[in-house]
This record gives sequence, structure tokens and C-alpha cells, in this order.
Amino acid sequence: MKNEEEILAHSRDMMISAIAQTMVIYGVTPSVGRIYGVLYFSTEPMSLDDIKTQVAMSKASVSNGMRELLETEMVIKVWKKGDRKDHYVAEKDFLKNFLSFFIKKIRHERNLIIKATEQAQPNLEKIATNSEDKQLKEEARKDLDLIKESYSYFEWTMQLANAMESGEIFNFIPKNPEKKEE
Amino acid sequence: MKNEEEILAHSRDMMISAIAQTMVIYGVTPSVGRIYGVLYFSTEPMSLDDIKTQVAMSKASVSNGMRELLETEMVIKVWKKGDRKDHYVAEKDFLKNFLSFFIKKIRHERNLIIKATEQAQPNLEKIATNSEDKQLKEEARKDLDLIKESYSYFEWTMQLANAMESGEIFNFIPKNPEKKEE
DNA sequence: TAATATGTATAGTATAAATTGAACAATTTG
DNA sequence: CAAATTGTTCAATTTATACTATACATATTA
Repeated sequence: MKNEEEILAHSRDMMISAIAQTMVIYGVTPSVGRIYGVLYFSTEPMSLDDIKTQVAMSKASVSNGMRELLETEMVIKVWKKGDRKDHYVAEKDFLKNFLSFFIKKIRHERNLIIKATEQAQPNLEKIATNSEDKQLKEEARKDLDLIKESYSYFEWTMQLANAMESGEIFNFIPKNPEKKEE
Repeated sequence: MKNEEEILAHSRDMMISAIAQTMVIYGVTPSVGRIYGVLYFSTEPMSLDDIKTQVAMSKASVSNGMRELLETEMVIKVWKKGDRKDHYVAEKDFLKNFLSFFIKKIRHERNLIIKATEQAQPNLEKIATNSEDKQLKEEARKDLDLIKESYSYFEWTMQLANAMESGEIFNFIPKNPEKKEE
């Protein structure tokens, strides 16, 4: 039978592993997810070396992983006076993390398609209106229809992203059904 | 100066590439994304061999990619009478694809955490209430607080997923601002 | 039932990604 | 200013993933 300390450590490890796995959904490696998980359960800001020993990875890997987490704002850097080392704390608000991730992806998706259509659409328009080849004309017209349909999709997702960014979404789905302030 | 046929092909390739890139966001390889892109712009159902030549990949790769697309319901299989080959058509409704992908991921995320907390929570509760070690007791209590906070997050995301599944979300963000039936 | 066609599974190869150790730059301390 | 500390970059390695060619199973036709 394990002692309490071991049980606590084991329980926390399970949670950290689960968090690491969920973060894979959001496009980071399990290792980076573990870094976040460790920080998530830490009551104190941690240094690179602290984390390095906890996750048993090289300093280089932790450094790279940390940059990734900083870029996505899942982790922030803090100063601890009297210590030369950088320290890091996890952004523990899952909802905040989720929303900012989501918004970023949605906008990225849209940009990719918009950039392509900006190039393609004028050419298709030209063929669809001016071509003397019936066949080509028809094909171009169909492609244009698809592009136009996709615009209405992006309109929708952008509205969702905007509602998420502004917080308007919480009018539709309230943040905390019963208790608590923001 | 290119002729119209080349311009059309080039325009479509650009769109297909863009679609393939966006699908990377949703966790498939660019190759699989290209398969979908090709199907997306095809007016006719296509066979494995049709696609194979269009995307210049091995039959095995197309077959694997197709399974992936079928599993996520981004592509459906159709029968074409008089032809032994299977044929495939793309689900062209981006919004539908997006929503079903999203719902799946959100539920998956929740399941991962719930499964871990089901194991961890009882142990933590025990320590948090019964332990004689003040230090451990406090740590367990803090971990439990984090877990409880995460539940409110999942409550929120599940509500969002449910609203997406039921279509209720369209009361908040209408599908087509001006025109068209479903 | 033999011959052909179609799609899938398997195993090997090629490609890409993650991880590390060591060198480096920047900063701080004595 | 030398020595030490910290974090990052880079090349090399390991590991994982995607892809292909081949063999296989299944179904279809004659």
C-alpha cells in the first residue's frame, strides 16, 4: 500500500498526462503539453531548470517548448526578484486558452482561403464571362459558385470568432451558471 | 501567355492547395487534404483511380487517406451503377464539416480529463479530508480546486458543442444572413 | 471455376519531426 | 575583467509518421 505522498504524486501525474493528451488536440506535442501540465499544478512560478527536472527533458527542449507556450499565451514569463532565472506561470483559465486558440485558427483558416481566392477569382470571372469555350465557361462558373458558397461559411465562422473575442458569446452560453465573478 | 484551360487548371490548383493547407489545421496531412480538395471541385463522383492520377499518389495512400476522410464524414461513398469501382463525393458543406469536427474534438477533450479525474479525485478527496500531514492536505485541496474549476470549463464547452449539434447555435449566429433555405 | 478487377493490409523505405548535446551569446557577479 | 550562470541556437541523432510497392483477399465476370 502506497503512502499518501505517493498517492498524491500519482494522482497529479495522471492529471498532467491527461492535460498533455488534450493539448495534442491543440497541435502541440505531448512533451510540450507536459510542460504546461506541470506548470498548471505548480503553485509557484517555475524556472527552466525546475521544469527540466520535473519533466525529465533536455534544457533545449524545455526552452523550445516554452517559447511555443509563450507564443500561444498559454504560459507567461514573470520576474522573481532576487533570482536571475526567468520564471514561468501557466495561464490556468482553460476557457481563455481555448477561445484564443480557436479564434487564431479560425482566422488563419480564413486567411489561407482568402489569399488563394484573391488570386483565382478574377481569372475565373474572366473565363466565366468571356470565354468562347462553353465547357470551360461552365466549369469556371461552377468553381466560382463553390468559392461564393465558401464565403458564407467564413462569414459565419468569423462571426463566431468575433463573438468569442468580444465576449458576446457569453450572452448565448453564460460563463458561470450559478456562481462567481469574472 | 497561358491559354484559358491552363489558367482554369492553375486557379483550381491554387484553391485545392489552400484547402489542403486549411485541412492541416484540422489534423490531416496535406496529401489527405489534397484528396479532399480534388473531390471538392469535382462535379462527378470519383473512383480511387481517378483520384490517384489527379493527386499523383500511390493507390495505397489514396485508400488510406480516403478511409480517414470517410471516418470524419468529410467524404461519402456512392455507388455508380454499371461500374464496379467505388466512387466518392466530398461533403461540400464546410460548416457541417467544421461543426462535426469541432464537436468531436470537444467531446474527446472532455472524456480524456474526466477519465483521469475519476481516478484522481477520490484519492485527493481522501487526502484532503483525512490526512494528518498539513502540507499534503493543503496540496490535495489545491489540486481539487483546480479540477473543480476545470469542470466549469467543460460544462461550457459541452454546452457549446450541444448547441452546435442541435442547431441551436444558429439562433445566436444565423446561418445565412440574407438568402437561401437549408 | 478460371481470369480479371478492385480495394485493403503488410512490410519496407523515405521523409519529416522531435529531442538532445555542445557551442554560443548575453548577462551578472565577484 | 575573468568566471560563472542562464537561455538560445545549431548540428546531429533518434524517433515517429507518411508513403509506396508488393502481396493478399474479395468480389465479379465470362
